[in-house]
Amino acid sequence: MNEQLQPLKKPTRSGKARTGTQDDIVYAHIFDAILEQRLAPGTKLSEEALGEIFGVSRTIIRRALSRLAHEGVVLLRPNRGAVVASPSVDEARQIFFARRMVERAITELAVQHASADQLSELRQMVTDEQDCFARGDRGAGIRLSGEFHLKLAEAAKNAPLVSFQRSLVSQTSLIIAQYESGNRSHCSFDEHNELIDAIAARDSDKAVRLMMHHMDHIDSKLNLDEDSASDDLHAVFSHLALAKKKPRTAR
Amino acid sequence: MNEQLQPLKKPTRSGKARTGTQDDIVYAHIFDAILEQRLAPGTKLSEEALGEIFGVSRTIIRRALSRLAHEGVVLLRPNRGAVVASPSVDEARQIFFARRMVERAITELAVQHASADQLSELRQMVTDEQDCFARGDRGAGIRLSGEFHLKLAEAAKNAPLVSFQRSLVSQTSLIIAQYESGNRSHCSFDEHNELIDAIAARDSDKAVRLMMHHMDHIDSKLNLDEDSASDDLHAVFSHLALAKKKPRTAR
DNA sequence: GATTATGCTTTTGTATACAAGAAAAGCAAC
DNA sequence: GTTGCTTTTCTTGTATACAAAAGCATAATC
Repeated sequence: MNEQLQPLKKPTRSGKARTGTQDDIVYAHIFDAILEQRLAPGTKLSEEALGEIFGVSRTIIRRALSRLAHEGVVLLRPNRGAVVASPSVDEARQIFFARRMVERAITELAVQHASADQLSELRQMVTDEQDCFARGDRGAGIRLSGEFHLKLAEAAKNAPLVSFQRSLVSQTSLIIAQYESGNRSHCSFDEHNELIDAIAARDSDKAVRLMMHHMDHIDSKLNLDEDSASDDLHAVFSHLALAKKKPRTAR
Repeated sequence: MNEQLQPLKKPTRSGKARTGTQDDIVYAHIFDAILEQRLAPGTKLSEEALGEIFGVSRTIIRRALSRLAHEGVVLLRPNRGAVVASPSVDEARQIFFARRMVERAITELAVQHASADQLSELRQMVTDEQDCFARGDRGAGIRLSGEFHLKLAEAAKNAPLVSFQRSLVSQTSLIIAQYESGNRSHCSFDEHNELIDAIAARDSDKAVRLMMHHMDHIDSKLNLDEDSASDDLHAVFSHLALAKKKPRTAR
């Protein structure tokens, strides 16, 4: 199953190092770059530039962008190219609403279906996540804490939910990256560990309660409500740059 | 905004007649063909053949198939082409579980957010659906009743839910087409009408109750539980037809 | 001096050509 | 007659070339 990767691309770095096809690689790289905030919301993603960077043709880039667009982390504007998505406050609220709903269902299902192997995988992920934050690698930490929730979805053994969760988690990471409230550690790994305990104990009520608290904590760390103005302006400006209104800012 | 369509393609027939780009057209046509059971589950979807049929290049076909695959109505096997998805009984159960969850949320949100315009659009859709079944156009009926649920999702004003619902409804239509229990009318439009009434009256509890009953009725019409064996075999056989190795069980 | 028109450049959309992989058919050996 | 391997053919994966659209700048006119 080992593919030919010698031409010019290494598979991918940390987490999911298993990918065969080229567009998976490109997809994963761009995905991680966005989630780790190395690509800011609103950034233009030129097909040719990306193709040159990754050493592949625009065909591959286009497929990767298409997948990213379907997950909501990239906005694909017809005839105008792709940009890194910059969710508005309202979009963020919609995403969080959907996530609460999905996480509740996933937690209940995981309590029923999670295997011992999956539980230990989850514990390992929390450890990794902890390491990242300890190392100060905030971006990777955000990404890993998202992957934790995705792994949990897999333990729920419901394919459509996994797929939806992937999209929601990606966008959530984008939102966290965008609306960070600064100081606090981001996805408290303690809560993740407690959650695993409750699931391992097959205590559905407790697990769901913990998950809901976890969700509360996540969006309490965002300034969606009070501080929303400033970040909303940021999103607005990224659009104004394209609108080119008055001759004010001539650039 | 009227595009050039004279080459060889008309936009699309009934419902969503508004599409500009070519791959949207191809997408919609294949989508409808699958949902109306003109394409049976397991059917191979050759890129070249489709390209010839629609008079476009494989590039367009590939994009359309990619979208369909992401929605779950088409299965994209690496290096082996695309086939119409044939959900197993277990997959069907997962989809129905997810749908119950989503429909409940959508109903609650629609009670809060549905506008008068949207409600009358919904009523119109029920009428159309009724016409289809009256005409004996079962395929179009299934599709329209799916579109009703999608429209309801739009009234809920939550973009991620709409997207997820689109995927779930598509796959549900596929399941209904595959596991039809024969005689009964398929998505009872009476239930749809009652549901609209409850939403219009902003009676959340009643609307949710009706929706859940509606879901019950839908899957009570399928032989997922008792008769599952036969239909499961059907799914298996459609794979065996392609496998054609030994007379044993190929997979 | 400002505004609009027009061509130029850049970027995306589409088609096609070529390469690689997989299924299928044919051939040989047991 | 069946089984295994080789070759052939067909389909998909990828790159590239061309066409069209959008953005940008300059210039011309009011």
